[in-house]
Amino acid sequence: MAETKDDSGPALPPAIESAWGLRERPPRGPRPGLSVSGIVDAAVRVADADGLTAVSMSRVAKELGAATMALYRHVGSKDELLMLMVDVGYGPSPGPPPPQDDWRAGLTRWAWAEHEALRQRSWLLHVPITGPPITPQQLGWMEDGLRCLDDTALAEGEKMSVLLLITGYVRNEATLTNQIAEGSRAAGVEPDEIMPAYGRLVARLIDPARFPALHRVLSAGVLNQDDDPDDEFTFGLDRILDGVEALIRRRAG
Amino acid sequence: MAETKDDSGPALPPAIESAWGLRERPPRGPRPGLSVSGIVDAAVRVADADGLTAVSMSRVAKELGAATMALYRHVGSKDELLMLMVDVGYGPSPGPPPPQDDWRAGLTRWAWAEHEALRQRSWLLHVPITGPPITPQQLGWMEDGLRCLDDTALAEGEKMSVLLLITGYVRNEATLTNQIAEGSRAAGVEPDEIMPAYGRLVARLIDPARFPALHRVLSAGVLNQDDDPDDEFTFGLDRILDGVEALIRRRAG
DNA sequence: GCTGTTATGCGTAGACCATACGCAGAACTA
DNA sequence: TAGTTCTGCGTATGGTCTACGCATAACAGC
Repeated sequence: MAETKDDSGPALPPAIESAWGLRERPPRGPRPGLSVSGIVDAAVRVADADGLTAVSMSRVAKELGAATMALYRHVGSKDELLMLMVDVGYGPSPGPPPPQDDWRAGLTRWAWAEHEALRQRSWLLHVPITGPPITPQQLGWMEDGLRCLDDTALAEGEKMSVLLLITGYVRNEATLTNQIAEGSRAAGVEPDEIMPAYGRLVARLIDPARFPALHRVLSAGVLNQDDDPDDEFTFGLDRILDGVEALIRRRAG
Repeated sequence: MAETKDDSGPALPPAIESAWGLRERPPRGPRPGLSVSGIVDAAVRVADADGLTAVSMSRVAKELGAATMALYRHVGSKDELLMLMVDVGYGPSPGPPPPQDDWRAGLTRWAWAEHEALRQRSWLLHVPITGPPITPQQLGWMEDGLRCLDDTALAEGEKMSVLLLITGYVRNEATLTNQIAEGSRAAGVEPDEIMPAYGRLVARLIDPARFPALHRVLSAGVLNQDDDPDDEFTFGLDRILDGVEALIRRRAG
């Protein structure tokens, strides 16, 4: 039963508990100069400035004017710090859907909100995900997404599956877009030149007889035209929502 | 134009060229005791046995009875080795669709083939992707996927978008499934107990007044029933294909 | 005010990691 | 046989995370 709140659940790391506001400072001992949220904010500042690879324990400590090992009093491991970074990195959830929105408008808004969060903080895409979300804001996002489906006839499990489908799509699309941006920066090429260059490379490598369909795509100049990345995002999202719509219609009828 | 094969394209790393069979051994110098494919195979053996984190240059060298730095004569960097590992890790593409299959049956088969490859080699999910595919077998997978859409009225660019949509979905779904498996192994819990445990944890954390929709999902016991992961995979795939079908119908009509 | 308890900050050190650089020797060409 | 070129690898550098233990600061009870 979900109602029974027993204290003896799976162990939650202390740093995560403090993110939920469940931890009060013990009366004994020196006043902490560092705090979990201060450490996480510093780590986010480093990631914003120099990317996720720059986030090392020593670098974060330097940002705070503290010693490397001081951080380990507050976070159990680097992975724990990363999990908390993701929580504040996504920022607050977009809020429940406006009452006049139907499920489709609501989920579209929700997907675009995540899209925007990932665009602003592309390092979020590089954090290896180790498990289902357990931090406050992450669950807030999930809540807001579920609410969009409140008025549909989907089963609860189906609502969750639909959300996973969409959030997975948003994440994947953002990853691909980001790879192009990072690739062009690494190669020192203009961003709108990298896909054409990729197309030329593949055209040079493949034998048209063995790769006819791929050759046809390249010949059509698919990779040459630099269309708006937002159009690509909208395309996939609409396909998925079309599929969801078919299901909702079936369940309603 | 995709037809023009000019030699002066973007620089391809030597190890990738040898994967395409474009490199012959220079006549001078001692006979190489190591080869690119031998190194990649050894790295794949290590990853199969002990996971991707165990793949270090020294570990791979030990596997071959060679010195660490010997590898760098054949691969330019660890990232390059990883890219080649992915190429052989996926294995050969599933082949063109049987003639009697329509596009939907073909893409379903294609998606399941990738699903199966990722299930057998879950370390593939942990390799950070740095760019679009340029290795032989990767492009073979793309070719086979494109062929499934040969008989549809989709534009070439739309075919590619559909493929990216599906492969992204397969990857995402495999990642989630794999997280459960790895999480349960790390926590020493039975795999079918980890989602219920997660459900109890979230139920303990959230306030039903602030998270009503999420609370409803938990109360419905969505996380308690351990349904077949394949059903979850089929659910999302069918939603996406339903959406693609709607588009194909529109283009055909 | 004094003492004991407890939590904090942090210094040291260990075990890894990728990889830049340069040298010894092998195998070919002329 | 001399010269060239490529392979293998030893050394060394600078980075990573983090286990462990010590000094110190702040409170609780007397």
